[in-house]
Amino acid sequence: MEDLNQVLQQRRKKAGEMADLGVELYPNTFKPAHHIIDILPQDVRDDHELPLQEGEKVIAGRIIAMRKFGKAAFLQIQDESGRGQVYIKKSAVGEESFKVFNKLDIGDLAGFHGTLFRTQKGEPTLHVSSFKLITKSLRPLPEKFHGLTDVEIRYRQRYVDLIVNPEVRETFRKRVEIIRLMREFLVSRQFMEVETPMMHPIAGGATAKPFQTHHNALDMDLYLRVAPELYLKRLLVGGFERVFEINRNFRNEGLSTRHNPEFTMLEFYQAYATYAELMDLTEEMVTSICQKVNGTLEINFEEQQVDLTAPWQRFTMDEALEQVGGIDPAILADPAQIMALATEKGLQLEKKSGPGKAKMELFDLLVEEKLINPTFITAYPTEVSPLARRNDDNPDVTDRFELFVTGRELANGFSELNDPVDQCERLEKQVAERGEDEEIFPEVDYDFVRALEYGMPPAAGEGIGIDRLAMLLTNAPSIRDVILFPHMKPEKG
RNA sequence: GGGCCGUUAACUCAGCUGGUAGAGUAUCUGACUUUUAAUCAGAGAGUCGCGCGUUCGAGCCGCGCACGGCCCA
Repeated sequence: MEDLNQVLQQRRKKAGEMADLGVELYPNTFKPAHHIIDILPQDVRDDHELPLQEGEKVIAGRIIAMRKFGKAAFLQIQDESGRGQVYIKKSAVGEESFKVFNKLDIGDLAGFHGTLFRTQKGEPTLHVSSFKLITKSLRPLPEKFHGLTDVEIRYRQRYVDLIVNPEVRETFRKRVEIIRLMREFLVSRQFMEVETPMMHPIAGGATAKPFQTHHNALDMDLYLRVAPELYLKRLLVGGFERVFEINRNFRNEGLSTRHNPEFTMLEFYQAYATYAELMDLTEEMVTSICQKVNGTLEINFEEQQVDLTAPWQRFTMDEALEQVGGIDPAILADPAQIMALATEKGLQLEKKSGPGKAKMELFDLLVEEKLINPTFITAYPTEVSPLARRNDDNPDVTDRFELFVTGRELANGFSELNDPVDQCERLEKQVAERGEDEEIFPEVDYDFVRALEYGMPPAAGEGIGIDRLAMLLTNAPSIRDVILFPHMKPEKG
């Protein structure tokens, strides 16, 4: 505490002086009766003719600016609803009280009683009759004009970011609203929200590096889930026909503007539905959410203009490679030529990879980033879709789609494979072909196979990345802008 | 993991060819009873991310490390 800088020392000194004046620094007795937005709303502020509400008003909030004039002062107060102005003068609150007022700092939480009036410039203002310190702040807020812009501090000390950057609060309100609307949409369609384990004995449901942990009493290793898929499907076996889960997945991989080690996914499964129906559902869900959250389906995402108006473009994988990627259809039809093309493009394919994997790599390279407006890609190679149902007419591809917007994958869905024998073979094949990456722990979930043996109804399921959807709808360039407390390395090494 | 960039007062940023630290805001003191980034006068405030090196001398040059950003894998 000896090395506190000057500003922090001043704050502590003032706090002590207030205590000496008999002021309680952290009381919990003040009850605000109004939100600032309700008594000082924007339309009243804009129209100087509109009448103000009568009677005594009681607000509480953080002091974010002070303009003092000796015997009077204007304060800018911020509560959850917004910002508003209060006016305090010595003659109105009394000498003793004004002494306390002069010890208040920017950043303190305080409560105010008063009545509304308009200043000479027309700004609606609370004329304070009495006030009370609610919480003393011992740290100064960032400078008022530029605010807090250092992204490292913004992420590490999100609380400060939220105090001083209103648009950040707005982004997270939108995120919460997106999730609320998503729930509402699914519940209204008779989906049931469920919770499945976050700790898995087998890291299944997706190919990703898991976080490992250990249960001491049971002396067993566990993995934080990389996907809830295999548990949600068990529920279909159990007889729940429409289930969804909105929760965190964990992947022990690199960080980027699009990846956080823990991220939020919606996964949902609908019995007797096909992937084609889920594409329709996705269109309807995302457009309705966007319309409600943003009031429009036009999005400016970074430099790009995106139009979410349905229907969305649909391509098969081969169509996309041909029409967007510019690959000759004759090459696409010939596995050997596809492999050769991938090599020619400099793609590093593992020995066991086949033409399906090669197509995926070519898609990532040549097509993905060009899909700006929402686009469904269908007919994914069976080779890269271990949990998806084969197409009835062409067993080399699956009844699967992925949704791309602004060059990013937003959703992945498919008609579910419910043939236990086929499923078991594919999982075993997948395990057999892995092994080069020691950070992936390949194991077949035989209990899942057993569940399928009891019979899972035909179904379709889908996952939607909530963080990426929130990025799209709030025009956030980094996933860290839509996660309240993104992962950071420790401050001191 | 690789490349590039950044880290200077609480915040936002300057800092020349290497010569020993600057501004605005915030803070403190004084003036001021309708301000709007209030104004006016004055003052204090720094481990220049950390370490090592080069040099008579390093915020600045070199090497290493930490954290962060962007791009790539």
